[in-house]
Amino acid sequence: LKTPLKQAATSQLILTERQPECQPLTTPPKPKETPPADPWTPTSNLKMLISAASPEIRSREQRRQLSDSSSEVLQTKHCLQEHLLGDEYEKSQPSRKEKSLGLLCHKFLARYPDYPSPSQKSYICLDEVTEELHVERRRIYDIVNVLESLHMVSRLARNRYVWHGRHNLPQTLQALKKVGEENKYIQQIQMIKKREYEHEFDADGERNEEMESSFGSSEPSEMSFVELPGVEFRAASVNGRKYKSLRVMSQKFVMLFLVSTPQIVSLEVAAKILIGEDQLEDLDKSKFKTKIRRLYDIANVLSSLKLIKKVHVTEERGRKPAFKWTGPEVLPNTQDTKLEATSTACSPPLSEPIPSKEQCSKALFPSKGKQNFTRHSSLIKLVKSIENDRRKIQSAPTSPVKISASTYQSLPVFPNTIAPFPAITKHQLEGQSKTAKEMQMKCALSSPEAVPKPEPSQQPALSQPFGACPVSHSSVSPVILPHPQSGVSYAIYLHPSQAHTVTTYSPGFMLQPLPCANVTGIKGNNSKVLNKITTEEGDTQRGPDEPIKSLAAEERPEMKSETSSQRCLKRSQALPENNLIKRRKSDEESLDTSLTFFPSGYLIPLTHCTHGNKAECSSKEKAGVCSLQHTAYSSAITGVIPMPASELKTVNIPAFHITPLNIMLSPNSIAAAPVLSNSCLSSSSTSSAPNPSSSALNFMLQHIGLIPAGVQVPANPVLQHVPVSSQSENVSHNSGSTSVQEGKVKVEFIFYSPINESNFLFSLQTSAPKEPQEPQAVTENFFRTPGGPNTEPSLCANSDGTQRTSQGTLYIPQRKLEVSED
DNA sequence: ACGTCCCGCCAGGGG
DNA sequence: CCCCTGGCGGGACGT
Repeated sequence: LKTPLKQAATSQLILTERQPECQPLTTPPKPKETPPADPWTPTSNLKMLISAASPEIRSREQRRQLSDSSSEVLQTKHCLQEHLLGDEYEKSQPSRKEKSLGLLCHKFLARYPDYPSPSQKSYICLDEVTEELHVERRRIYDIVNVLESLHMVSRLARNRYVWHGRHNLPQTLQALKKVGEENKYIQQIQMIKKREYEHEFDADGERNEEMESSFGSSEPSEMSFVELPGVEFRAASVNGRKYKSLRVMSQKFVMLFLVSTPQIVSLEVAAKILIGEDQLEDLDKSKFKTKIRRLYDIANVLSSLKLIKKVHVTEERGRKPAFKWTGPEVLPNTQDTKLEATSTACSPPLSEPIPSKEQCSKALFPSKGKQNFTRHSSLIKLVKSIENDRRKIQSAPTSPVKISASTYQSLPVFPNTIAPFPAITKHQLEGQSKTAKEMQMKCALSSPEAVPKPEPSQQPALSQPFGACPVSHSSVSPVILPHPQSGVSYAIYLHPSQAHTVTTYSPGFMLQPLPCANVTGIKGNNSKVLNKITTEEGDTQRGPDEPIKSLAAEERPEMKSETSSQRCLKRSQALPENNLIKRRKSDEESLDTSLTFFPSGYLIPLTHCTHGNKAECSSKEKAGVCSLQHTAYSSAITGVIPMPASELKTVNIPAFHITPLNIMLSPNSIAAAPVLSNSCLSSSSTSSAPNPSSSALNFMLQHIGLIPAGVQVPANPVLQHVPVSSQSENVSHNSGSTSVQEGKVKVEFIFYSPINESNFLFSLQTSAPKEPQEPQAVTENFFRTPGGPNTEPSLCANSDGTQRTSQGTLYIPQRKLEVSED
């Protein structure tokens, strides 16, 4: 069947010509009715009315306009009807735009108050609505479904809904944000972007197939509808989570906004993520198209709600449609803690219609059940994602990945389906969460800037185009501002597997998992991309990625039989590439066996506490942050820290404390990175090898790929020159710097990670006794971006408030992202 | 030509 | 069984 045809060709002309003589309003000539169907009824006034409104007017307070101009429009309509004859009639039919879902939605919304008084509930009768708005029922469903996803309405029964207005919006958004974070959407987005690059530079889809297949495996997930306590789906049976696609989709779409920074989401990315989520694999074109279509539907009503607006992001690829969040900022969920045990009591009420009371709803919001559940869910997903990684790495038929259907089965967010969760893991999570929260708060206190601004698009950083070579502009180097009170530098180590880690369980906070910040992991896949990016034209130096691939393939079989110790040994000798793979493998293993919580990155401070009382330092550290230590520690041992056994020994891990540290990044990128800190090296590293710091440093440099595996950076006292390999495969551009002062050595690197399209800075520093003041100066000099647009200083994070930890802001400039309104 | 997205068929399921 | 719901995708419209 075809959409009723319409001779638009001439209508344009006629319209423009006629308009002058028509009423003040640019109403398109009103048709009488040629098409047999859809006769005009008295109730079509509204419709006409809207149609009549000029675009500008429309875009404004429609509601008022509606009532005001209605009579006027009515006249217009009649007038037109009289004057037009069949032919012209037809041509003047309300244009497509005038029938848009967005407009319809406006009309719909105009019928109800944004904030209905709690006392008098307004009900929605679909029949009435359809009649009054004169639209097909079908359309109303589209609107209502989206509204439902925001809990602005909820269904009572057939044909019947309750109107909540925007009362629930804050909670809903908060919830959605949280779930979004737990779904690791940020990573998924990064992943997609990364893949985009790979495609882009993939000469000619030589291996597109391959990539395609590996792509879809992003995140099989269930169709879960995020509910709010008190706003659950009533009408019992309606809960059969079957017809919720649009709702769910809408929610997820919103999540994407809430989770990403800046809050701009392109349709393409959204579609891909949403597809990747349910239907694993099969990234077929039509499905994509359909998804996009739906997304438009949703976007339209979200736009009407003024939650988003359309923009265009311009990448080197071209202009892409996208939407920008214009809704309210979602505040941190300050009461995220009370999600205690009761893993059993996880079947909360979706039963009783909690006596509305908005307050009630609010108070209940951080419901345990849901919390627990989502955590669980996210962990499972974590595992899944790791699985996926493995698949990607071992992308050969030789290693068929067996995915138990049950594992991948739906994990609805409904509280009543929560599965029991291992107590230990849970505790760990609790600790983690709490700690993170604490730090978060301090963070927020000390630097308000850390909080993403409402209008990210206004940021200068955005307007700083990086062109093809993102990092080569010194003016946009990442910035790390040292913590005022401490001069300790930290090295940031990011591990591939950690890219997929969910580090934050208090989504209320701005903390987010470090976005796909795997440094080493990009080696194989992205070198090419990098080259392309930096080279810009011609001269596509072959990336080392073929070799790596084959290597990976060969490696596969043996990995399986290896013991972990063997692996460790090998690791220390193997090439970085090997390490990469094995590391991943071992990481996976550790995950497989236990749902250990993994941090997304590590900061490795290479100096002591700078200022005085170490006692206090360490004690505080223990008291404040150690709730997590065990967790993280074990993680590290089990493989998150890909350190060969030998090195582990050398570095004297036991002397290390692992504490979480939040690094607040600019609004463009926020991360939480636990810290591996040797709290008081001097006192503890008695038995260890010569210089732990140098070991660590070497380890890191190698790992990062800044120096070859074999090479060792000379240890103390003087680190003259670090062999910074500028052709390093995984670093498109980096600047290195070393400084020596009084036995203190500091090495700093800035490199660019194509994965998250951002710069990172590494700062390594060997132990430096009592000399707190100097380092600061150095650090600052190095890091400060001279008047750069995005030098806006801010942030840092210290969990225990001591000065033990240095803090800084990592500015990750957004690359080549231009947003243009419309 | 491509971005938008309206339109309405029709399956599934509730009452 | 009727009718409400809502997935879905053709193809029209807009630029």
